[in-house]
Amino acid sequence: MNNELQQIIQKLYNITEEVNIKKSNRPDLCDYQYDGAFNLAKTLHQNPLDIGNAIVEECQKNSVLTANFSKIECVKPGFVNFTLSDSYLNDLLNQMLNNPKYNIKMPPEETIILDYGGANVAKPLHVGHLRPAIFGESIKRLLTYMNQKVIGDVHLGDYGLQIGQVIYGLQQENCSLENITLEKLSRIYPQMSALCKEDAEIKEKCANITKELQDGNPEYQKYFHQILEISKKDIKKIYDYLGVSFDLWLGESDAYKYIPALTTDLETENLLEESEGARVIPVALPTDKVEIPPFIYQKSNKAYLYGTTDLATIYQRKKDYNPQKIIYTTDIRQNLHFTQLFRVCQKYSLTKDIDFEFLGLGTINGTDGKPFKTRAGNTPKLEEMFTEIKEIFLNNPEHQFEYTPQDLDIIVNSIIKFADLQNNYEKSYIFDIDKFSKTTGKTGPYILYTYLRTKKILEFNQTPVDNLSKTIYNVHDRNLRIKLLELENVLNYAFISRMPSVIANYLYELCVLMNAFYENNHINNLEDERKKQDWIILLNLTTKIIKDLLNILGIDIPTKM
RNA sequence: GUUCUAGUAGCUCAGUUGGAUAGAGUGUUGGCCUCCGAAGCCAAAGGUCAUGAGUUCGAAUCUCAUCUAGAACACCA
Repeated sequence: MNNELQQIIQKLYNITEEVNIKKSNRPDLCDYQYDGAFNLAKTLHQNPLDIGNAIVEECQKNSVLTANFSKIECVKPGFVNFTLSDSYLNDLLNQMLNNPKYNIKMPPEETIILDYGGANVAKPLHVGHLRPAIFGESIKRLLTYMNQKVIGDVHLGDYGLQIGQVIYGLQQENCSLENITLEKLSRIYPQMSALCKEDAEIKEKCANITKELQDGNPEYQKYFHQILEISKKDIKKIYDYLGVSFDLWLGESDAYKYIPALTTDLETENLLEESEGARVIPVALPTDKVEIPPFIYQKSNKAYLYGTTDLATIYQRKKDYNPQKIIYTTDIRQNLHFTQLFRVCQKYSLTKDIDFEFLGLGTINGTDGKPFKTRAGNTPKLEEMFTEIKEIFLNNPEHQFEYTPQDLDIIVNSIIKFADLQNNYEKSYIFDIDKFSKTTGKTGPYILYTYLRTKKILEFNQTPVDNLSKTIYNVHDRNLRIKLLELENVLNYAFISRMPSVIANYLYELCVLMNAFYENNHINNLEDERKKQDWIILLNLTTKIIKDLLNILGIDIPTKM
């Protein structure tokens, strides 16, 4: 319909204006609205109402438009309003029904490496790791659904200063290789990290251990591999629970073998400079409002850093996968690091044509608005959080079923993920365990509940192979059908803006309308066979869409809710 | 200090990039289970979109200033 309108405007005013008909925010008046008459009024120095009326008049002559819309009118200041005809609405739904992926036009395929998760070795996963995991997984599923070839890499932080710190801590306790345990690691890590902030001498020792490890010191290597083994197992367990999976389990340490070749490249391209004993790559631009410090490639003690391994990782990815895009999602506080990194890549011939994106996540705060801590003052571990939510759920006297452990885990996942993903990712949000345990209102369980009670109707009735007829039976019926038509726009917008929250919010609105339909329209005892069939087809489509969208959010469906 | 980001109902948040009467959840008040699942549905109340100017037919959305909060700012990740 954009095309038809564009032609009409061109014919009327000889102006090739880009026409964009939007979903109406006044559903009492129409389904779609065009507000371009105001802009035309300005350029043409005419009354927008006159322009709107002229457009409507021309629309009435167009056989396609009059067939598709039961009402086209111009109102008050100059809005052009369109109301879908029942038959066209159902045509569109039938197209969704009969084509793969609801007949949505997909963007062209690209190979994308998605760098998410970002867990640090030797440190148990805590709430801070929740968003990168859940959000990253959802982005992966969204991009995959939208026809992209996505390679997910956990990219463990496994070779930085923290490893030196932990090794130092283990040495101080005379801990032998075989006595290293997860508990020990999770105790030593925060201890050492605090100690290094106070004591410059110890910090230096840790830095040197890190350096020697990177240089291949066999003793430290042994410790490193043991720590990595133990830690990875634990990290995997948590990611498994969350249904977060990766195609690649690489980390900083895997990038080290590419550093020599990378260094040679950077040297021949004359990118490296000496500065205060370190080797750096300047990335400041004259247009910068604030000075961007140079990218540090190698420290003055010759050790390498996060940035170096990131760059070496890009080198490796380019050689192995040749991706069009690399997307990173981490805490938003790493913003500067990534602008530096991306600027380096723009200067470096090998990586110049890769398209980089950084999706910075807001921090999770406590109810006091400060970074989240437990009552004891610790950052809570994810595992503890899962059991707490599970307990709160089981202690709810209103729940009506016995749950299998599998169903319980699915429900806990739905609670956490829906609570997280409905937020705008770049904004910080307040983490409140009570809110995160909610099962009423705008929550994961609400969606699951809606799905299951609808699905129950379909169990009683055989699915017709037929298409929808031309009839719409009442307002609840129509509201639901109109909502289903939004799907394409929703998926596209979520894809382009990398926002699973768009999907979560749509999913909720869809379920609200589904529940209204449910309460007002009873199917099982219906005598009108055609009506019954239509509604079963409609509910089939609706539940299928709910299921697909839940899957994009990483939420499974339990047998009961 | 500089630069970003934010400030929307008591609380927690949406608001598809400038459109018509600013929306949800939660909390409060009232109504709905002889009918497919009441973790549901329906209704009421709740707002100077931080403040003040400006841009224009039209601003929560764009500009500027002020206030408040948070983040980043060279060898951490």
